[in-house]
Amino acid sequence: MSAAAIATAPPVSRFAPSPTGELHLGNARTALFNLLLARHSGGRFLLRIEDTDPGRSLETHAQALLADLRWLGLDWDAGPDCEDERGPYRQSQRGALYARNLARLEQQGAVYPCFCTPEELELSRRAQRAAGRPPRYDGTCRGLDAVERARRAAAGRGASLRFRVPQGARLEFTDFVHGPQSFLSDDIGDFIVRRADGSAAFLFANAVDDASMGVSQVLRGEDHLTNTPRQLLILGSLGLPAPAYGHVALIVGADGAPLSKRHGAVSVREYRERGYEPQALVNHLFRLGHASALHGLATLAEMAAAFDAAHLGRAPARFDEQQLAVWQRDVVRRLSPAAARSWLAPVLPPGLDADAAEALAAALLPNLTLPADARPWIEIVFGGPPPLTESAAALVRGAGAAYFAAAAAAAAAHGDDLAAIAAAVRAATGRRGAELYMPLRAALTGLEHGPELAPLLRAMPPGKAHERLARFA
RNA sequence: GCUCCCUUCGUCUAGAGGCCCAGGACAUAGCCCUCUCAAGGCUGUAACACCGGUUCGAAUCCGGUAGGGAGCGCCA
Repeated sequence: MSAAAIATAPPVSRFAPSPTGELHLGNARTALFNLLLARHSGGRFLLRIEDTDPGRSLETHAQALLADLRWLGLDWDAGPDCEDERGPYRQSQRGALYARNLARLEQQGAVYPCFCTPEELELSRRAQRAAGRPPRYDGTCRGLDAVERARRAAAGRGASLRFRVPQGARLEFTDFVHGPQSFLSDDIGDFIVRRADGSAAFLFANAVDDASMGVSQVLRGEDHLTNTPRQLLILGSLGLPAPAYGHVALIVGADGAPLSKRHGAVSVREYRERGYEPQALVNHLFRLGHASALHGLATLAEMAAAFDAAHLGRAPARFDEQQLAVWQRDVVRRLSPAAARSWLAPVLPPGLDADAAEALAAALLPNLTLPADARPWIEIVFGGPPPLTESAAALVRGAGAAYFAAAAAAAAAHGDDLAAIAAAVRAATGRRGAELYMPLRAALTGLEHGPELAPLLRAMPPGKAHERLARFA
C-alpha cells in the first residue's frame, strides 16, 4: 500500500474495555471520541472486550457494558455481538492468535521464561524502592541458560514470559495528541507478555489485537502513555504495523482530583438510573477535553462532523455536574409528551392514566432537571390542600374573601380553566397582573414560585382547584 | 524515588511571537419581557500558576519553581 493510500484510508478506531466493573464516565468519553473519530471520516469503530483476566472479568459486566454503550447511542460496526472476519471480539477467544505470536517471539529470543514468584518480585520491588531506585524487574531470569531453565521447569516452577527490553535504546513515537515522545529503554523493565497460567498479558494482547484488527488510531487514556513504548517494542519484534497513538488526559472531579466514588456518581449506570438523558451525558462528555465550534445540543452525527483530533486537549478536564445539568435541562425541555411521560414514570403516582400523566409532564417539565425534582410538585398537584408559606399566606390575606369567592365560583363553573377563573376574579376585584395571579398561585400551590399555573391547573384532578380556592372564600 | 504528562475567566475551551490591555460557550450578575420560576432578548463581571531568560515584541520559544496527574503489577 502506498503512503498516499494509507493517508486516505478510512480510519479504524476501537474501544477496548475490560469487563471488570461498570462503564466509567472516563471510559464512556473514550468510547465516544473513538466513535466520533471513525464516523468523522467514514471509518469503522470496533468494540473489543478485553477479558484476558478470568479472575476479574465477568460476563454480567460485559453485558452491562454493551447495554450502557447502547443506551448512550454509541453503536459499533463490529464487536462481540456482531462479529466479522477480524474477530472474535473477545480476547478470551483469541488465545490461538496470541499463542502464535508468542511462539514467534520465543523463536527470536525476544522473550524469555521467568520463574520468579509474585512474592519474590514484590520483595525485590520493595527493596528497590527502599534503596530509592525505580521498582523494575531486576533481571533475575534474564540470563538463565537452557540447563538452568530446564532444571527450574522440572522443579515444577511455573514460568511467565518476559519481553527482553533492549538496553540503551531510545524509543520514540509521535502521539497525535501530545506530539513527539521520547523514552529511554533503560527506564523500562522487562515486562510480562504471558502469565504463568499461559494467558496473554494486557500489553501484549492489546497491541497484537490492534494490529490484527487493522486499527489505525488508538485514542485512549493518558494512563497508557508510558505503555506505548512497550507496545511499540512488541509490535516491532513481530513486524506488525503500529497504529497511531493518542492519549487524552483523564477526567477529574469538580475539585480537580481523580474521579472517584467520593465525587458521587462515576458510572454511566448511576446517571441513567437518576434520570439523566443519554443525549445530555454525551453532549457534556463531548466538550470535555475537546474543542469545537459546536454550540448547543448536538446529535452524534453533528458531533462526528465537528470532531477533530487536532482539538483534543492535553489537560485534565473536570466533570462538573452543574454543567451536565444544563444539558440535561435542555434535553428534558425538548422531550416529546410520550417520552416525557416515560421519563417521569418512576415518580408518577401509581394508576395515573396516560392523559393525566402527559398533562402533568407538560406542566412540570420546564422546571425539572431530574424526575426526582417532580416529587414535591406531584404532592402539590395530587395531595391534600398544601400548607402555605408565610408570604403565600400574606398574599392570600391581602386578596380577601371576595376575591376567593369569585375565584371559587368560577372554578366550580369552569373547572380547571385558569383563564376563566382569572377573568372572573378580575371582574369582581379589578385586579390585574401579579395582583391578580399571585394570590391564585399562593392558594393553589402554597408557594410563590413554580411552573406555569394554567398547565398546572389542567394537571390537577377535577375539583381540587375549587376546593383550594373555596377554603379562603 | 525514577520516568513521563499537564497548568488560559467559576467550568469547558480558542490561541501554534505582533491580528490578544486574550475570543467563544455554559455558569453568574443586572435590565427587558412576564402571574412566579424557567425560557427568550440585551448588557456586564471574570483568566494567560509563579520567577527568570530570548526577542523590537511572549499566553505563545527556553530554563527553573510551585501545584496537579499518570506510569514503574503474572491489573487493565
